[in-house]
Amino acid sequence: MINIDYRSGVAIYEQISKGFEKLIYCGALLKDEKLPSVRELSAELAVNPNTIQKAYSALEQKGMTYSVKGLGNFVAGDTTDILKQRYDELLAAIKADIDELITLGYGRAALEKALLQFNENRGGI
Amino acid sequence: MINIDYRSGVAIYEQISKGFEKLIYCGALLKDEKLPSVRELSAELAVNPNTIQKAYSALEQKGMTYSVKGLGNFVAGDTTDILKQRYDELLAAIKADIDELITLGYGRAALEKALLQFNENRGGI
Amino acid sequence: MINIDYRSGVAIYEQISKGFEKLIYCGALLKDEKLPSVRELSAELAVNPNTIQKAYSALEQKGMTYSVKGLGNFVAGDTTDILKQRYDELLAAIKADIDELITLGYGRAALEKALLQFNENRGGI
Amino acid sequence: MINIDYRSGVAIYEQISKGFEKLIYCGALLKDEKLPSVRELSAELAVNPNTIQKAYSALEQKGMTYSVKGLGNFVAGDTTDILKQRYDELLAAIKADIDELITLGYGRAALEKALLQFNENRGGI
DNA sequence: GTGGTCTAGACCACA
DNA sequence: GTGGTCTAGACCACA
Repeated sequence: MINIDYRSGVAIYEQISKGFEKLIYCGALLKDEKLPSVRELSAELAVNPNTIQKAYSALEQKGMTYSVKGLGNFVAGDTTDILKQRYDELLAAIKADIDELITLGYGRAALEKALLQFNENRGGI
Repeated sequence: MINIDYRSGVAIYEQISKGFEKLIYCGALLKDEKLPSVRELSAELAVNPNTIQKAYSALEQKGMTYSVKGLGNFVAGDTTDILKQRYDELLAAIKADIDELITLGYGRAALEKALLQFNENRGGI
Repeated sequence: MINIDYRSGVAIYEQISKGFEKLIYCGALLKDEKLPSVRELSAELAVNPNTIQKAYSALEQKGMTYSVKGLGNFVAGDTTDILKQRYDELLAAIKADIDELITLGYGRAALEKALLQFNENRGGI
Repeated sequence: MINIDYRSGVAIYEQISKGFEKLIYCGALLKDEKLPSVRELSAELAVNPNTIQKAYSALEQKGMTYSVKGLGNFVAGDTTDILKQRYDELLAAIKADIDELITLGYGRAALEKALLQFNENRGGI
């Protein structure tokens, strides 16, 4: 479900929380669905329980999950709200990068061409 | 010349090296131009000389500057090469974000409209 | 495990990183094997932790190790790749020396004889 | 006559002394021939006189030149002795590299082939 | 416990 | 003056 790359330099707890974020964004985990328990995931990933706990706290603090004592952690809110929030993040990031490109003298025409190409042909998974 | 935000969570040495990178990208510092000496910048920014040293080492290691003992640190390479490298970084980042947007179901038409708008009206500095 | 010569003029951090490089080259340290912790090695070698840190950073930057916060430093990559790289370095060095010898008028016949002798009878450790 | 590369990381005084060593080795400067005066070379290379002085001191200390107060610096000794010394240095370096290659498991047959090839076809200047 | 960053300050080689 | 290395020791995030 979630892969950890120890060499990436990214903190393990962050790789875990980001991993769940993506699962929620893409609909693999739905509203009120239960996340694996801390112990369970700790065993499965061979990761310190403190680290799992920290990942879950980060998710909760971001409003993507909620926790119920004695029951576990669950996916929060409407997926649509969460999605909208992620859309805004990504668009803002793209805008910032475009601004920098233009500031550095990258041609508008070439940029427009590149952007439309990105939109047409996706190279991703 | 360079502003440090102690609250940002970003390491000081990294803020400094990134700051110089931007000055080089935008042409404010040209090839073979001298950077402030370690002690000079240390005094100006009220930052420990070791931290400046670390920032300069990072720049040198990235190939953006070179150092000559007894003389100082200098901007390396042709600015055009460095710029090209930065263009590629930014375009790759944009592409990755666009890919994720589409994966998350963001409409291609809406995206195209947003992208073109970013390209037309810049909001940045 | 690693010996430091304070009189050699070579920076301590470099002696340490080179020492680990050799241990990795010769297979004494295998892929994903843990290096001693910064504090541990600092105590063992009676060297400041910062200096150990610098040696480890150099190794990581060279791609020979990777670090995980809270866990430690580990040997990276396939040993075979690293070995290949070292072979190339050594062969290039030999080639450069041979070129200089010939430029300086050292006889090809005598050189050939010497080279083959080196290859037959090893004097090293 | 002598080129200085400020980016090489090698100390300037060392580039200068090595430069003269090569000129002496290859016979461009003969026994008792005069080297440029400190001031002269300082002006020509746009290098601090202290640095030239240090380069000349290094040459003298190595026995490759001698200085006469009021007259200047001159090439010392028989070129043959100097050459012989250099031959020995280079051969020792090659031997050390070959030893390491074999220790690291590089095949003797492949090595022999490579060495003979280096001797036959020079790629240098 | 483990790595990463930072300060304060010393000392050295080099120009 | 200029960069490079090192010690001593503190503090933080992470596991």
